[in-house]
Amino acid sequence: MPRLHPNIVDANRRKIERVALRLFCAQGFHGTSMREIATRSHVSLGNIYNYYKTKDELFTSIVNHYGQVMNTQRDRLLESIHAPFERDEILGLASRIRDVVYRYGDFWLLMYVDVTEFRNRHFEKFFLGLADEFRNRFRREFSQPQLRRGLKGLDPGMVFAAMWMQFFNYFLVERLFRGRRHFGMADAAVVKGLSQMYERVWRR
Amino acid sequence: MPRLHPNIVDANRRKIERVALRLFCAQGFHGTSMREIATRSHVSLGNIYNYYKTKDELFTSIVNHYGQVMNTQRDRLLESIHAPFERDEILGLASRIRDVVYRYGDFWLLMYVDVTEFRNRHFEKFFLGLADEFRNRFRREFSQPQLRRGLKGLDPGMVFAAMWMQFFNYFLVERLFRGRRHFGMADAAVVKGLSQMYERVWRR
DNA sequence: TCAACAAAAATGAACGTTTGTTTTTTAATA
DNA sequence: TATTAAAAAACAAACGTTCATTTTTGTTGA
Repeated sequence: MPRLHPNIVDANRRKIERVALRLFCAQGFHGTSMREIATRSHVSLGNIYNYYKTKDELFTSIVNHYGQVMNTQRDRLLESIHAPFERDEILGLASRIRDVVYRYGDFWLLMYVDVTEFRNRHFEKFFLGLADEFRNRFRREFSQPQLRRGLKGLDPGMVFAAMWMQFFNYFLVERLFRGRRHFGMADAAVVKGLSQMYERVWRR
Repeated sequence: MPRLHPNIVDANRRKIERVALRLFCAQGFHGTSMREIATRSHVSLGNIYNYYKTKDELFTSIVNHYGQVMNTQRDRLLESIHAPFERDEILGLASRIRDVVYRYGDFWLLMYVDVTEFRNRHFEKFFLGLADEFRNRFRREFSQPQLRRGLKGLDPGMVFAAMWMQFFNYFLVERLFRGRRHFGMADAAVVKGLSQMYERVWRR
């Protein structure tokens, strides 16, 4: 009984999803036709329906697949941090976030597609409990006496979340909104400045 | 020669655009049909084309109209600030940004629609020169000796832009991404914490 | 070793809707 | 009644999906 080798099935799905992701991000879900996905991925229109029951299922599959990739990236990023409030590590955090935003820019665009065409149905989970995960992961680092003294009552989890979101948002605006230099200075200067700023919140 | 009174024409346009804005935000540009806009605004399909040549023109008209409203809001917001780095004014800034995000949430969603379906064609201008406008408007405030001493070389324009974007981004995530309490604490606590943080950047 | 076979995969035409827009018809008004 | 506004009907194109058909492919029997 002839059956496609699982590796080939996976490869075909990846090929379709890669093309579909690009198109969904550039022209939205409803603005992208199955015909265009078929043509550009060199898979016949009918055959796509052997891999996905509906267009919605194709979208969901992309979100889930890339969602796993992004979770892995986030974990790796967090694991590389050992002193979350030292200037050098803040610089490193910024640089890694920049990488993630620029390398996986399409994924973040897909998030906007989800917000505007699906009321954030698929992506809601990505924001839930973000700060709490920070607090959990850096419990030890956040409770160091020197840091707590410097923060003078400021919640370290909140400060870290602020830092994290700030860098993400900065690069997302630069990348996705073409807000070239929206801080009025080069990326490197912004990163340097913000790193100084966040270090100064607790250290003088 | 009977001709509609300009006020009535304007009222009709507003009626159409209000409905279209809501629909574009909830299901995207391509996901919204002219028929649905017609039905919900109680204007016949054919008649909409007496007001707008094409669907694209309707979209553009909405962006321009609400863009003016948002620019006015931003100007009023900035005019209310006299000491940009005092804790009380930072709290006020946060509260006003919150208002703008919650009252005009649809407008920001439209920005995401524009990014994902028009490559940010209509909204690009909204980010250009943002920080430079801050620097211009607060030239006097930013050059106060006490502040400059406290900032120790940090660019006040950058710090203010960071603050501005931070509050906007925080409330946008809360409002549009349903990231309920994504900092792991209530809005009021976040605002209080961030205000303390930004004051502490320059004042001890 | 290799044609014959059966099952799966791939294809593209076809289907019924829905789309944006245009054209035609009707209603309203100075 | 002349002119515009509003409504309704009509149009071609495009949509997501289905389906009949062809091609491919691993196995089998000689």
